[in-house]
Amino acid sequence: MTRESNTGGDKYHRILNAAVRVFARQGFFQSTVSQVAREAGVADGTIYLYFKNKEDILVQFFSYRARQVFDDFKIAVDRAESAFGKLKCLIGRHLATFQEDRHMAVVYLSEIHQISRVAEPQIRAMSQRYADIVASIVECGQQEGSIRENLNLGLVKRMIIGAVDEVISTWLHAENEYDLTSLADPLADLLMHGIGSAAFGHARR
Amino acid sequence: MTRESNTGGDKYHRILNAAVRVFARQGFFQSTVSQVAREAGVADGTIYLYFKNKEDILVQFFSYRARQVFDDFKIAVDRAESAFGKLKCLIGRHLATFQEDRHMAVVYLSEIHQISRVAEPQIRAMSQRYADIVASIVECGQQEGSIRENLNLGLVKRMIIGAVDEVISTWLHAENEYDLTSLADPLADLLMHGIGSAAFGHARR
Amino acid sequence: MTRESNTGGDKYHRILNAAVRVFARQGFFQSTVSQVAREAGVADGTIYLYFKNKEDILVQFFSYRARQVFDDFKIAVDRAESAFGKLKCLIGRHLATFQEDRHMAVVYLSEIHQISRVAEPQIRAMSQRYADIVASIVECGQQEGSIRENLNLGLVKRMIIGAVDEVISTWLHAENEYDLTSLADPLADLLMHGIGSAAFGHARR
Amino acid sequence: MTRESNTGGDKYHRILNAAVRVFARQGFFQSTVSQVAREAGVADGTIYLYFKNKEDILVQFFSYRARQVFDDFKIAVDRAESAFGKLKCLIGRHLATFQEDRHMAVVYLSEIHQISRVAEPQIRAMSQRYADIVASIVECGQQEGSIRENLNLGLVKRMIIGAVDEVISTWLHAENEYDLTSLADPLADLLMHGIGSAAFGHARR
DNA sequence: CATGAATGAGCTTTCATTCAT
DNA sequence: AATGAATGAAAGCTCATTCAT
Repeated sequence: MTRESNTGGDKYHRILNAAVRVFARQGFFQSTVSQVAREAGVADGTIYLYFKNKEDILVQFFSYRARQVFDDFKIAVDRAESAFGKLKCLIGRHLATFQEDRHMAVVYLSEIHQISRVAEPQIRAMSQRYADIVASIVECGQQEGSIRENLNLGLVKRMIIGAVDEVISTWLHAENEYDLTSLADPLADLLMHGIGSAAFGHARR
Repeated sequence: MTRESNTGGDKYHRILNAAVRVFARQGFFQSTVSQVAREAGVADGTIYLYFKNKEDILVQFFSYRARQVFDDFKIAVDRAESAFGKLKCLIGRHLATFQEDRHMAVVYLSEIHQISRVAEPQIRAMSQRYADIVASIVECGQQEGSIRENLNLGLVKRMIIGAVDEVISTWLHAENEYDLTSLADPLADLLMHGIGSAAFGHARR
Repeated sequence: MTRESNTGGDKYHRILNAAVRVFARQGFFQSTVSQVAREAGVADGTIYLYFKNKEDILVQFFSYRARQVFDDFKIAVDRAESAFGKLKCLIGRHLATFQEDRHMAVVYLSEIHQISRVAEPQIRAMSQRYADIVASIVECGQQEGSIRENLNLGLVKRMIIGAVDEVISTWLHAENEYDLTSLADPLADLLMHGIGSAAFGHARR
Repeated sequence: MTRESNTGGDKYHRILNAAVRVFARQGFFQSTVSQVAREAGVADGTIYLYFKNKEDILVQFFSYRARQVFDDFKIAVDRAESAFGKLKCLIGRHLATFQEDRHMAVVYLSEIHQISRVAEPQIRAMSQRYADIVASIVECGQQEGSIRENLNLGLVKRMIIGAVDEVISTWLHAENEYDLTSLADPLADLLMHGIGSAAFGHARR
């Protein structure tokens, strides 16, 4: 495919970005292909030169945009030395990216919680990628002694991504605007040390 | 007129339950009123004797079924004495309920993550109710000394519900069946004590 | 039919009057049987004990109410001696009756101008009755010398009823209320003497 | 975009004409959009490329076709010198036009006698235009002395249009075909001189 | 490549009519 | 006689997709 070449690539991205804006505004099913075309400034039929059908726009979005996002997470994590630092970097980057691209955040969050997910394979890949990042942080932490042994890695990953997604989701539905990134460190701290007090922390299995 | 009276109440619930099954199978927007009617064993027009329109079915579901669920959470929490016990009860009840009614779980999770939520008021009410429960647990824990002071309550609530929802979501999308409730205590432990090791737990702000 | 007996007759007329009110408000096709039932204070199914179907309500209306109206016209005409007096009585009674029962006026005017008239036979009968009244007035006038010979009776009848109906129609659609009966004599005068001046009146065939 | 351009304009008029035929045959409310589409030889959805909804077809009909008709009336009136001549021209043109386009006649007559008129503004405009034409004829006649002074202009207009509409209506509902235009001069004569005899014409208020 | 008019299947919703009570 | 819940055919309208230009 020659999507990157000349004007063709231009239009491919114009449509993709327009679609994300429209989907974020109204939801995927309540959006029409015509609306996407109008937002992108192209004819309805043009959409079908770049995408197989309406669903394919979503698939491409997950293959192209969301994938990029998760690549950035990896890079962010590598910037810190300690496990705790890496965790803060991961969450910070996660929140920052979604704050910077609210449209993507909306489309991402609504799609991954559907039961019949159009971009199932892409989502599974992203999920696995996130799990790998978490695993590497945990491993790092265990080596430096900051993270405890015998963790259920899958569960840890679910807790972290669930917490982060919920923080983003609440922010999206909030009536007033506020800064999302400022929640990164407090959240990382909570995930690292839990809500329990240190004095009671002994009773671990 | 009360919907519970005579055979009418019967039909109201038959339709509501049928709708949840259909919506869980295909998603709200991909489901048709005809499918709901067929699943409920009534004529298409009958739906409109009990519900204003298709969206109203979802609203009624959140007003009636989901509300009940959150009431049960409160009861479960009251059964334990300690904060940690309460947290385990909350999460245990949460996971058990959703495991018992998989259809509800699917519809609930997909709806609350939409941007234009049909049952917005009902969802906000439920969210607030959950926040109240978490707040009561935290307060209890702070009095007994098991939960630390100076917590961002809202953030704690988001972490907990986010983690639980993500655990449920993963279970729903899993290829193989497994027991959800067995994750309650491990998850409560993680939320309580974090992933950090006790030795490193001193370095708190 | 025992429509006049006991409560049955009561309900028949209640429904009929309610129907006319509803039809007048929204038009026959935009009205529902349920609305008529509600307006009459009966159950939907009750309508079908007194009327074959929705159309039959209109047919009954023309058989019963409108027929009565045209009987009154005949009586009114008989009260005057001269042809001109009779014409004024006819138009006066016509306008008065329709002003007194605005709902009937609306339903009557809209139905008679439809192409597929539900109450075609009844309307034809009324039309014939009106033609007979006009014919009797003309005959009377010709005997007393006040009305000219060689008139196209059918055309005269159409002119008169057309003019009267249009006056009523304009009144119905007017934004402000005004007295309709006060137009009776001026209109009768116009119909009797035309709009031409007396001086130019010679050139008659 | 102008509707006249290319093939689009063609389709716009094809649909409009088809609609008038269908509406004339069955009435507006008893006609379906599918029937109009079939009559026009287009797909159902195509209707909605040219018309906002079913009602809009009627509105367009009144804006475009009926307006044209009333423009022709004005031209016809200008062809005669005397008031009487103008009146005969007006009525002649009116009857001729409606005889030539029976479908339009049916739709026009039934719509203007509804209580909730879909094309209310258009109808009011046409009515006003007719009133203006009548007023100009009367003024002309008063200047030449052929029409009497002190006329209620509005009433005269209602008498004329009412009489003409009734003549058309009777013709539409007649069982046998006959020539409508031949009634123009007799009707004009009746409107001009009334039904009274010349001898009795003196007794005017 | 790009267009956008045209399609028609399929949706939600209404409502005249029936019938068990 | 009277009810009104239930029916299901049929309506208006939308929109993903195609294809001649």
